[in-house]
Parts: sequence; structure tokens; C-alpha cells
Amino acid sequence: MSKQEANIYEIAKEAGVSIATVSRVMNRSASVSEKSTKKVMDAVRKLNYVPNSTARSLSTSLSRSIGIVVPDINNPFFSKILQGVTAAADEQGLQVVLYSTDEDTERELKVLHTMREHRLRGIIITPVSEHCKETLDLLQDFELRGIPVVLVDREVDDPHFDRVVAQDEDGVYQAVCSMLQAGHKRVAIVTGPLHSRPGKERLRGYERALEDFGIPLRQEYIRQGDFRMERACEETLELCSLEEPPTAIFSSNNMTTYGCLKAFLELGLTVGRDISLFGFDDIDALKWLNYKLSVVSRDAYEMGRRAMGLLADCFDREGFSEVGRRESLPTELILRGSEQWPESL
Amino acid sequence: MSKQEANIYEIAKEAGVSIATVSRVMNRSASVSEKSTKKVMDAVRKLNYVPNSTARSLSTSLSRSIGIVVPDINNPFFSKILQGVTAAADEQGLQVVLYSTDEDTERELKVLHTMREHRLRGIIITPVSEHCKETLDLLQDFELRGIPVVLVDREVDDPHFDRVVAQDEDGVYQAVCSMLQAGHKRVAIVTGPLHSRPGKERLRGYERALEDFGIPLRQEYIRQGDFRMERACEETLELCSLEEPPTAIFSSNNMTTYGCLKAFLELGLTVGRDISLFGFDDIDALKWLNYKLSVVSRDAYEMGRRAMGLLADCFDREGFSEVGRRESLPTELILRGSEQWPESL
DNA sequence: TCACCAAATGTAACCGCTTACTTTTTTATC
DNA sequence: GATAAAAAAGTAAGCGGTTACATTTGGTGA
Repeated sequence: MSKQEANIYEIAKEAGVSIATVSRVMNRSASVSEKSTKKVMDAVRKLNYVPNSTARSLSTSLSRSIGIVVPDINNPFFSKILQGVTAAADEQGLQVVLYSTDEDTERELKVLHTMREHRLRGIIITPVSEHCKETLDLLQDFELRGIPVVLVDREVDDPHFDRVVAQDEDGVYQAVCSMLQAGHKRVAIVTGPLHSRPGKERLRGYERALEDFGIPLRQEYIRQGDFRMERACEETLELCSLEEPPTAIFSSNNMTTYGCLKAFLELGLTVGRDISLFGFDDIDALKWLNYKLSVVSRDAYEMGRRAMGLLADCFDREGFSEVGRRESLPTELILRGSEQWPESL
Repeated sequence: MSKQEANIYEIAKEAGVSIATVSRVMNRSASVSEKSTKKVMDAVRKLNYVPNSTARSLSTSLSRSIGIVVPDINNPFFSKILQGVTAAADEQGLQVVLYSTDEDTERELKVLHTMREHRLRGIIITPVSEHCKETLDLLQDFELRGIPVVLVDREVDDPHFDRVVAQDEDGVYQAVCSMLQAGHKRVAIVTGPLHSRPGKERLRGYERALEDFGIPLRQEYIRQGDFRMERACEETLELCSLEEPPTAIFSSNNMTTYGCLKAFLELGLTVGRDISLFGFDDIDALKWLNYKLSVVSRDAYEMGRRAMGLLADCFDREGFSEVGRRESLPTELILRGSEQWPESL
């Protein structure tokens, strides 16, 4: 019933040549006479032949697939990265196998394990946590086996890997400075998880800005979040119910920003009027709505492309270097006014 | 330098058994004595052996990968579907290869072609267009070769395929009715591409509602969009500059909604005050911002899961049926007030 | 026309696994 | 203890390609 795919033998037979010749024509890997080439191509067309890439991979021990591991597909930041990676992978004739960890270390380990079965050509990953020993072990294992790993956005405790990150600290520093310049004295931050580079770096940017402005850090203004909305919402509610609530909040990523906004809603606070807010990562929806939120923005698509670029480089060079390359992309400050001193204060 | 993965021969040697025994242990495919099993497992652990799934696929001619083709990864609707698909695939021990067409038929054809090389186990696709003959040919080709195809959201001219869709027409019908009930007489629609099922069905829902309310259709109120923001924005601008502009607009998907909102912004119109708007597909961001937009909502995650479910069913049954199954998920009306008669009118 | 060499082509081993089939070992029965 | 049947283990042939190496072909100059 279901007709089988033709294989190289059938093509060879149809064309009246050997399988080696067919292979050479398909790969342009050695010179073949015009006559043979034509015969082969005719057979290919006639039988609608498409080479079996599984067999090819096995034979050459070179896979045409790369794996990408993201913590949350639904976060536009990661879906943009995904877009960049797939676009760049496509240009290289590579396919992308998608794995999602849902910010769960357990799942990450499971995922990495199944990835080993699949003999991928390389891996691009935003690890769930920076300090998970098991994850690190598995990643090192991949490198050891000649499967390059590129980290995106988050890092791990091993300078060996290539990575592409944004200049988070710098961006946040400037963002918080802009708030302080606007007159704010009581600026809080809802951080990301502090076991992650982005979480840490963004906090550092915040701290540095306060220091530079000679404003002492207040522990109650530093609320640890997890880059998820629910937690950020809770923390924001607590912040706003402090005896001396902050007049401005820096939110460490887009999900956190949603959390802050949700909390403001519940409290009946309006950004720009009752409180100031500065976010990390632009949110398309807000932009379209002309919601005047100032943000630190970065080019996630480009980050994805760069990651794929680094990976492709690894394929070329033979051995692997001792210390990984690090591409650090600039962030951009998009000021829309929400950093200003609120009207009602 | 880079240590190779161990293969089945090394395990066999280490364990002092034959490769067949190793294979049987790894797959539990036949009875093996406890003694041998232990020896093999010890060797597996010692050499950190993971079977090569490429070789496995080649040998069994059964891939463990499915392909998913989406038109736009960045659209939350599709990233939710993706999430559903990957979750369900994972439960089945399948990996997901991601392909993105960017709503471009050319790319779609290219993608489908490279997919053939990869001998996927099955395919889940939201085709760019319903009437692309070439796409249809390729999809039929997959089925013919025993690679099942499941359509999501959009369909093609062939009842043969399994599909999972939402009850769009019904949802839109109710949505538009709610606007008409609120007193609107001049209701416009920004449609999706009319060569697509969702585009067509949603328009039909709109038309049916107007008919049921005895309101004649006005061609200038039916603006064809392409499910993209830019176009929707333009169409909305034109709508609003008509001599007799509509008092309410139905927007056919989330991107279109952004376009409408953007246009309103440019025109200084506020939803709920100056004009009514009803969207298709809920937008998280708006929800969190307490932006009172009424929408027709559907469970994209569940649609993804169902699609994977249908696909998995196909793997089991041998032949394939003449007419595809069709899972039609209900839509939900979420009324937040934006369908009401605007205050200022 | 013949030797010689490069170009073209073919042969066969291999990539790492599964599995049909064969052989060996174990167990049960008398 | 011999024998048959069942269980366990092994052998070898694929799966569909790539490629090192061997062989054939064709063109050139003497």
C-alpha cells in the first residue's frame, strides 16, 4: 500500500551505474562524467529519490541536527531566540530539535540524557540553573565527545563553553540611573533567581547605580523573584505594603514586569502616576498599546543567530579551545517616561 | 582527545556476551538470563553507554522524531501549540524537530522537502495556505509513504488528513452577536487571509451574525487582512476614515488585534470609549494589564496535545483510513466589556 | 598502434544497531 | 542418565548510505 522510499541501489540500477557513482553525484564529492551524471539525475527524478539522512549520518557519523534547549517556549524572549537559531540553522542546512525544560532542573537532566541518544551535531542551551552540578557534568560530557555546546543568556560554572549574552549589568545600571536622576530615592528591584547570571548581573547593575548615587542599599527593597509572573506579583504586593514603599521599581525581566503590573492593578496603582516602573526586555504588546513603559531592550533574534554562528564555528575547527568565546551584545535603553517621577507623588 | 561514544560491540566485549544479548537487554525485547543482564548493565554503566538512536532508526526504519511546521514561532498561539506538542511528544519518547515557514509558501515547500530527507515518524503542520497545490502534493506524498500528517488550525483541500481545529465560526458568531446585542449597527471585521479555513470560518461567523440580526453586509466593512499586524493596522485606519466608520470591529486573530490597537492609538481612539473591539485569541499581556478586551478564546496547548495524540494513533494502526478524523475544540467567549456600546457615542 | 596516466567507475568494508535464524545451554521428564 | 523441549545466547545479514581502494576507460604522445 504505502510505497517505500527508493534507495540508492534502485537509483543505481535504474541509471545503470554503481551506487558509488550515485553517491558521488548526490554529494558532488568527486568528478563524474556528464553522461553518468545525467543518467543518475534522470533516475533520481523518475523515482523521486531523496537520500536518507539517517543513513548518511550513521555512515559519516555526522548529524545534521542541532539541539536547542529552552526553559520556556512561551516567553517571547526565548521564542525570538528560537527564531534566530532556526533561521541561522536553516542557512547552514541544519535542522533544529527542540527541547523544553519548563524551568525545571529535573526535566533538564532528562532532556539532556535523551539528547545523548540522538547524536546531535551541537547544542544550544539556556540552562535552568547555573549551579546544577549534574547539568554541568552532562554538558561537559557533550563537549568531551566532540559535541559543542553554546550557552545563551545564562551561564554555568565553567568558562570553557562558548556563550552569547547581553550586557545586562550595563543596561540595568543605566536604567536605574535614569530613575535616580528623575529624583527617585526609594528604588526597589524584583530580581531574577540569583543563581543565574542574568539575575545576578541585573542586580549588580542596580546596586552599582545606587552606590554611584550614594544611596544605601536597603535589603527590603531587594526582592528575589524567579523570572515568573506569580512570584513577582507577590513580591511587588509586599513591596508596596512596606511602611516606606518604594517610589520606583526595576523589574528584572518581561515575566516579572507582568507580575509587577498585575500587582499594581490589584492595588489600583497606575504606572507613571502613582509609581515608576522600569522593565527588562521590551514587551511588544505594551508597545502596541502605547503603554509608556521604559525598558532595557536587547536583540534576542540576533542572540539566537550568534549562538548558531558560534556553534557552526565549532564544527569547523578540529580540537576545542581551553576557554570559550563570549559574545556580549549591547542592550538598549528605551525611555518611554515610566522612569520619571510619578505625577501624584 | 575527544573520547568516542562506546558502541554495542564494546559493551558486548566488556560484558563477555554477544551484541545480540546487549541489544536484547537494552530493548527488553527477548528474555535474557539474570546473569547476563547484570553483566550487560554493569558494562553499560562502566562505559557510560547510550545507544545510538540514528543506528537504531536506520536498522528498524522507525524514526523517533516528529516534525512540526509552524508559520510563526513568535505568535503565542503557535508557541502554545508547540508547547502542547512537545509535552505530549515527550511523554511518548519522541523528539520534536521544529520548522518555521514564516507564513511563506516558498519556505514551506523548501521545509517540506528537507523534511523528506529526515525520515520523520510523522508530521504536524499548520500550512501557510489551504490551496497551495504543491504543499498538498508533498503532504500527500508523506502519507503515501506511511508518514502520517496532522493538520492544526488550518486545513488543506483534502479530507483525507487528520486535523484538529477550533470551532471558529461558532465563536465569532457569538462574539459578533454580543456586539450587535449591545446595540451596534455598524460592525466591521478585519479578516484573516480568506484562503485559509480560520480566515474563512471567522468571516462566516461574522456574516451569519449580521444576517441573523437582519443587518445587511457592507463590503467596505469587510477588510481582508493577513493575520499580520501591519496590514491590520492599515485596514483599521482605512475603516476609521470611512464616511460612515464602524462603531465596532471584530479582529480575526491576536496579531490583527495588535494592528487594530495600533491604529486606534494613532487615531487617538480608546477602546470602550470611542470604539468597540472584539478579538480572536486571548492576549496574556492585555489580561495582565487589565485591558478590558473581549475575546474569543481557545486552548492552543490542548490543540497541540490533541494533534500529537492523533499522530500517535496513526503510528499504531497499520493502514490509513480514507477519511481523516477531525477534532473540533470549542471556543470560549470571554466578555470583558469591550463589546459594549462605547461611552462617547 | 601501443604504452602511460589521469579520469571515471566499481567493489566492498564499514557506520551501530536489530532480528531472523542457528546453535548451545538449561530444565524437565521418564 | 538419556532425551525432548524450552530458554538463552550467538551468528550474520541487513538498514541506506560513504569512501578507501581497485579496476576500467579514454585520451595523449611517440
